[in-house]
Amino acid sequence: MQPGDLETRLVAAGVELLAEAGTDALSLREIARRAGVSHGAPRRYFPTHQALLAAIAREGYRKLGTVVAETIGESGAQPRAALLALARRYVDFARNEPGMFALMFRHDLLRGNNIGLREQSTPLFGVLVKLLTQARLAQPTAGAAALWAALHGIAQLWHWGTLQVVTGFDTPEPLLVAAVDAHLKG
Amino acid sequence: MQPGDLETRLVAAGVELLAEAGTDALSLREIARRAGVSHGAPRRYFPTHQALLAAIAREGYRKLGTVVAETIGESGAQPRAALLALARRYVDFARNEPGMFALMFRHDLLRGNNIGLREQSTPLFGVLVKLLTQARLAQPTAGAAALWAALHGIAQLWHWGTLQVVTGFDTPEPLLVAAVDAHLKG
DNA sequence: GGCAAGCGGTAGACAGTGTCTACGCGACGG
DNA sequence: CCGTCGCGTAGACACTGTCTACCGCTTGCC
Repeated sequence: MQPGDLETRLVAAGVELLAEAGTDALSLREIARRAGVSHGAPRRYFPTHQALLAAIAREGYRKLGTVVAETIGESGAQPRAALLALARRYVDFARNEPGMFALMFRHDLLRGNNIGLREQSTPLFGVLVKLLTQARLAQPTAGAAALWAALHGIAQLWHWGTLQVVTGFDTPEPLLVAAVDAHLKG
Repeated sequence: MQPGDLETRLVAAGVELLAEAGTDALSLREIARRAGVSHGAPRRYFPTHQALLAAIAREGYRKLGTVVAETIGESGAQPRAALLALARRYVDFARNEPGMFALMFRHDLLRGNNIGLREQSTPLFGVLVKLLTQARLAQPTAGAAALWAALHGIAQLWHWGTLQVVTGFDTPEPLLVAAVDAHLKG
């Protein structure tokens, strides 16, 4: 048996498989095969297939969280520049890890609190609120939520190709600028 | 055999089933059972399960299109009022038909052009562009795309409960106002 | 009128899935 | 030495999507 307990090995195998073959390939049995165990083994650690998927998605939230933290660290205190950098990273994440991005926002995983959604997303949201407060926004909470939703919507619709189709643009940059500037002027 | 050819009956059965039991229940065989035919019958009209799902999703786009058209008809020529009405309808659609909303934006259905995405979404987008042009926006195309993405993001994240968790709000209204006003001032 | 052809649906097979259950092996404590 | 128990195996079950062979019924044609 290889190093590491099976629980973490299963999640790691899932992340690998997700990156290589996409969401559809993430069957319970295939993950188990990747980890070198029988199809019944995951049940010891994850009561259901969805629970395993949720654990894999949680890994994505962790990664996105560190990306955000890095971005905030790199970019200066200028709210606009920081927000734009953040927006680009968000869209890049969706593009570079499409499978993970799709998995992270599957509604059926979010119901119940399979993922510690509150724990995972609150700090990210806090960063936005802080930046908008620095920009002296009247209602930073509503603004931050709206901006987050806007960035998420751009990432998702761009990822699907919808926005390319309707706008004819070949980069999401103008949309990011429009979204950030719009919310900063609110 | 009941009225209507099997193709439309299958789609109708799918829409029903989707509303009653959600996305997961939309198996090929269950839809066929609902329509009163054997599991092999759908194959005559839809080469694959995904094709049938895409046809069902297309029905959702049609419905959303008519809702948008109605909203524009009802509300006056005031861009802000019209946009807010539109935003509320969009979020309401996501809340009232969660299964359909989830199906419509499943990325695996969007790849390839299973759904006539361009045909379905371009008119909706055109409405937004027109309203923003009326509001004398500098770059109506980018603004309309960003606003659409924002509304979609709010509808989706609200639907999942994410925004309730981080903001503590119990209605998406402040977010809609923030999004619309922000993009109007751009 | 008889008959071939083909449309539209049935039925069974096949590999694969998630979940459940019974079993087994190996280490560890008494 | 033996029981216990954690951890993984292996098989069964119902169900899925796809493929293929079949079959009845209508339709067109000579």
